[in-house]
Amino acid sequence: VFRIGDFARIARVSGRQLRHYDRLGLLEPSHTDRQSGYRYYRADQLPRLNRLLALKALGFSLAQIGRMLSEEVATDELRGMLSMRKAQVEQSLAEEHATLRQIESRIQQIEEQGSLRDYDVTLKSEPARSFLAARQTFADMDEVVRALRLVVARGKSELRSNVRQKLVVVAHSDFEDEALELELGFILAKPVNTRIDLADGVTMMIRELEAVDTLASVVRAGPSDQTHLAYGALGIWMEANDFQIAGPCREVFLELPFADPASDHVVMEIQFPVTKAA
Amino acid sequence: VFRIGDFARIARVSGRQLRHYDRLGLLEPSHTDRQSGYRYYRADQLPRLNRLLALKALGFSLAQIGRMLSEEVATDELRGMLSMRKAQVEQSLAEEHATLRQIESRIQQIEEQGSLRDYDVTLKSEPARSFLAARQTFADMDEVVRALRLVVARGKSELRSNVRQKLVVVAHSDFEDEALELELGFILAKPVNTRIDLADGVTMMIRELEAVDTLASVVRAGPSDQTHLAYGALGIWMEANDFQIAGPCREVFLELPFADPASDHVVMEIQFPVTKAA
DNA sequence: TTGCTCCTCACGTCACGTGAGGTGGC
DNA sequence: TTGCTCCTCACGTCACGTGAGGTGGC
Repeated sequence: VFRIGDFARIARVSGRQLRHYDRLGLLEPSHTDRQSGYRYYRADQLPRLNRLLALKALGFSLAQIGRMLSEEVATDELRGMLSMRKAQVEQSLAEEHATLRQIESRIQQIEEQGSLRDYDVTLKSEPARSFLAARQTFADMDEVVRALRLVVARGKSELRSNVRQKLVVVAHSDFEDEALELELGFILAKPVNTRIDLADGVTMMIRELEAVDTLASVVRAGPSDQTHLAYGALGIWMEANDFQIAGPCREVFLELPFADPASDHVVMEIQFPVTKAA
Repeated sequence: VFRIGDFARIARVSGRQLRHYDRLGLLEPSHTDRQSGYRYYRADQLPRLNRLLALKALGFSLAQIGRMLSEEVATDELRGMLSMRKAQVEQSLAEEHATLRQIESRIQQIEEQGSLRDYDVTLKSEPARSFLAARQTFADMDEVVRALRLVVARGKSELRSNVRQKLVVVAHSDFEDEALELELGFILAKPVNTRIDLADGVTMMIRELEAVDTLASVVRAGPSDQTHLAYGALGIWMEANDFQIAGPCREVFLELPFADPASDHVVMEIQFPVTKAA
């Protein structure tokens, strides 16, 4: 028989660990002295301890190990627990792989630009929304800005502020196209029957803005004419992390623009639906 | 400005998280109401929050992120932190890979044998030891057992029990060799000047038993004639986990054998120095 | 005024590490 | 008898989740 210290040294664990396993009932000493409380272990308890340590090294929790060590576990249950754990490890392996690539691209960013002063891309998902909007084709950015001002003005006057949530621009044309086909409108807290006639017979009507599972998002605050920098950062990020564009891009204005006529400061979130490239 | 709930929804974090980041000073609300304690955030705080979340996704602790977000970090420090984190992820990636393979081999074990009732291999290291032993060549196992009995008897009579620690057999011949070349002796708590003459002019002398960095170990308790089962388990484990034998095998007796003449029960640890195969 | 949102404690998580303060064993 | 080993609390770790109990805001 060994006292706890010797037993611990043989198995290369701490005494504290052995006391912990004792308290959890995972490995009780073969005998505990009533008076002194000293724990005594026998050498033939090492196989059980080693099984415990082996399962721990596989990443099982002590509670799970408790079940796996007990007499009454069926083979099927054991196999099930191992398979589940296998799936978890495979999952986390894939995630760590992606993390590694992101770290590498950050390091590269620093090498090239001397800092992290760039945009930070996050992945999120969006539920479906009620969307009151009009789809139009524009020849240039000036036209877009004029239309946007009109939408904002009409939205303010015709939608109650608890219904009107966020100004959104959905891009239905690629960036290579000559003409811009955009949808301008408001996300609403709840569907309403309102329609809003803009000039030229263009009408904002309600529709469902689709839910998106995975979208890459960047938030930027600053002058509106530097939006392209954020798009650039998104493009680099997607390439570095093997994502592909999977739907029309959205610009969500987190603050209503044009509030201060003297500045063109905007706070917007640029969202690209994406999928993992094969 | 947003109240905490709206700000949290936009960034897809919990309010609790925002309060936590506030308390840690990582992201303070742009304004906190003195009377009600309500926190108010501005949209242009989102870039900072998103950087925080991006760094968190890379696996940095909040304390590290605190430094990385602060104004006074030099580019070099940032690069250093990223490189360190990269090394950590690479390390854990390799470990998870090994874990995955071990889980797979356990599942296979269950498929083939219907249970885990086998030996559990653990990796450990051994420091150098004082070793009082004699090296001999044997023709068969009966000879070995006779010599071992002699070593045990002499050890008991000539070594004080606080000096004598464990009976060890070191195998200097391969298993394919006809003759067995073994070293039988005791690990000692401290070097002593003792020599012990066994029969036939064979003498136990003190030497240093080398330290081993990585050894694969199995403990078994049971009749001595079933030791080969443990060796089999070790062989399978080494193959499944890409380890190679890197030195002479040791059998460490955790209890002195031959204590009860009516049984041949032994508790021993079988240790193979190993290295990772290329 | 009624919900809704927000507030501040404070416990729980997981597997121990790390003292503090005290006692048994050779 | 003196160290050495062991004992039992009990706090700390890390990033929050999850109530409890109470109050401000539209």
